[in-house]
Amino acid sequence: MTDAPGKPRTTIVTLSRSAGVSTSTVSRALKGDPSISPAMRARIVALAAEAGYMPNIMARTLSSGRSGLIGLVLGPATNPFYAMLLEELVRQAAAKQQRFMIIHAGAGPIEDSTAEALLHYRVDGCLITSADLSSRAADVCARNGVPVVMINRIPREHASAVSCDNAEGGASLARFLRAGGHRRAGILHSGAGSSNGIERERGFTEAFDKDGARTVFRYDARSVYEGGYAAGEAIVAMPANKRPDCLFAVSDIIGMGAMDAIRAKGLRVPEDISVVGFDCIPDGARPHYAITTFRQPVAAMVRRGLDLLAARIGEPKLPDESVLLRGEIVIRTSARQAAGGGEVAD
Amino acid sequence: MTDAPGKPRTTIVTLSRSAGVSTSTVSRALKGDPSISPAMRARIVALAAEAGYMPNIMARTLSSGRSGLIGLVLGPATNPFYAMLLEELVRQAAAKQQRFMIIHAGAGPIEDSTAEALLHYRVDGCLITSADLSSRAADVCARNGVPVVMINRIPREHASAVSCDNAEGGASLARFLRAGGHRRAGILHSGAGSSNGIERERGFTEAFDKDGARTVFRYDARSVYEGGYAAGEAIVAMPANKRPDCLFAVSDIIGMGAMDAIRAKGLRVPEDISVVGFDCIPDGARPHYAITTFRQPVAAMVRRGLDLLAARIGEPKLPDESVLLRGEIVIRTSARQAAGGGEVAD
DNA sequence: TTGAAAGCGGTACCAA
DNA sequence: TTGGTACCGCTTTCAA
Repeated sequence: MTDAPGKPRTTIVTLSRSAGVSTSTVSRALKGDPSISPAMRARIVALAAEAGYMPNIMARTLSSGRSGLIGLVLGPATNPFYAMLLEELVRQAAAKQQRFMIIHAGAGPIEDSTAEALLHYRVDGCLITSADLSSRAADVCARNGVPVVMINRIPREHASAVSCDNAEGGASLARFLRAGGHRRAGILHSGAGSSNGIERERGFTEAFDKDGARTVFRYDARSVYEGGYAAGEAIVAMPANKRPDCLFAVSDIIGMGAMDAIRAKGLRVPEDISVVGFDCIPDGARPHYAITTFRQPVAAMVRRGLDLLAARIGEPKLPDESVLLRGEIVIRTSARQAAGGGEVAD
Repeated sequence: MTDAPGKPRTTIVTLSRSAGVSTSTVSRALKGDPSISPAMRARIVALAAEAGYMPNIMARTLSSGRSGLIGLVLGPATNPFYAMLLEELVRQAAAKQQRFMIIHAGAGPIEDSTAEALLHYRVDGCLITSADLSSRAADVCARNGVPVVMINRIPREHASAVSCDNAEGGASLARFLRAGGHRRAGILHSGAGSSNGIERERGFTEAFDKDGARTVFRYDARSVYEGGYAAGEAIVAMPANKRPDCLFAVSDIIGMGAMDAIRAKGLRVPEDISVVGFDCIPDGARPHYAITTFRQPVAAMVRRGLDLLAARIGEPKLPDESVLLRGEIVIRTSARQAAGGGEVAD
């Protein structure tokens, strides 16, 4: 209502006075303490609503120790997968009245002073989705007893984690390619620093390399489009009889780069080389790519991650837990499939 | 050092005791108050460092009213432009010891309770980058005297704004197309709700529609790839003699969709139809697209936005200000250019 | 069922 | 130059 510059905010004291009760009573009534009589509660709640009362979280945090703030370390947002994750994270957290303080977004490392902001603001916990295995933020949290949950990462000490079953995803894709008659795989990975990439490749290789089928090429595409593009160029430059007949990109963005390079150099996808990716980012669904991929259950991963974090915040000494969620293969047209296309396992 | 569960955090009281001085002195020393003797300051600073003291922002906020937190409303992160903005924002803010509380990320509207979190957490100010003209967050801020700066948006009442000179960008692109001999423009816009799109189109039209050259087609592509794709299909379906000979997409993402559709239907870009976009997102630089576009000076926009917000926080009654930054045309190969390619104005 | 009062960790004004 | 102290707004015993 009031708009004057010196508008006195409604506080718990204001309320207690206009209700003629103590601040304790107001505090209890507002949080639904059972020891408050229904009549009293109703009266106070009504008053609060009418006055447009909003509790000062800072004050609450100071006395209760709980801020409702969660620190967020986000990987490179320019990879659409992280953008999806971010949107889902913010949406679900808001629904639970939780907010993120964003600590980092991007590929680079985190400044020390940034990681320490986690402590300054007394975040209740921290969510880490960056693929980098090491993390200043994780260290700071560990040293200070701040619960950590990692999404899309294998766990570290002092952290729970939820991710998609990356190895099984890689294996699914491998089985699909083998069923399509492919025998010579190329793997576009993302380096030794990415736990996901490593798992995906492991699962893939275990399922692909048998009965004479094998991996004939590996390339570190650093999880960026340009890396995939360079890999594609390298492959086209190989003698035709040495080239892989299919490519497993550990993330869609890499696979898309490879597809563009292969086509730009005059080879066809999937006729000459099949390409499969991982993540199921929206861009991969475009007709131009239509990349066969493995969908991570992002919404479920976020839900589980938030739950895990909440549990850990409520009961700090719960044992670390790591959960693997099953994803699903998404078949499009970037890879040849067996005639009939029916026998896709999984 | 200590790691025990019951570790007593170092507070200003702890410090004052071990230094044998009052808490006021410690507080002053730590913030560089000139009335503290250098010797005393040095002693206290050393003590603080040794003890690993970190001030509790919540407490500071409670008494000083300043949280160092900035509310952030981000547009759809799945548009790479917003992803770029996010990364730049977080990087620059961290360098100034400012943190973002993320209020929203995505295309949808904001929940009331979410917007009110801004008040609960006593954010010092709010940064809005969503393209939507209306915004619950802006309303809440306006009603409560929270300074607002909009980046990539035209201003509203009670808000400063910084954006790229969208009209001039549109005009640049128009001049470029006209110099390349184009006479019939198609405009892929983003609807009446996007202030940027409107400005870009206005600038474009003013510079393009003269000497018989004119706009022959308009399509609402809603700022998404799919919208651009649909527009492209519609264009290809037109009789050849009615089709535009060039397309101005008010954002790259739209233009990319259009290019894919046009090519998928058998027409060539730029031979049959030229396409230009806006934003200069990384994806547009890929060889497959190589879209001619207009680069927004993102880093400068962010710097200016943060400065503006800081100023407004320090002096709440400063008049609203809106700043326009000049961008630059980025010529690639998605549009035919004049023979020689030299006379590109601007 | 309700109230009084002691913090939570700083800041800043007033004295000394 | 330093200390004393009253808050900031809310939570939470402890009593009544």
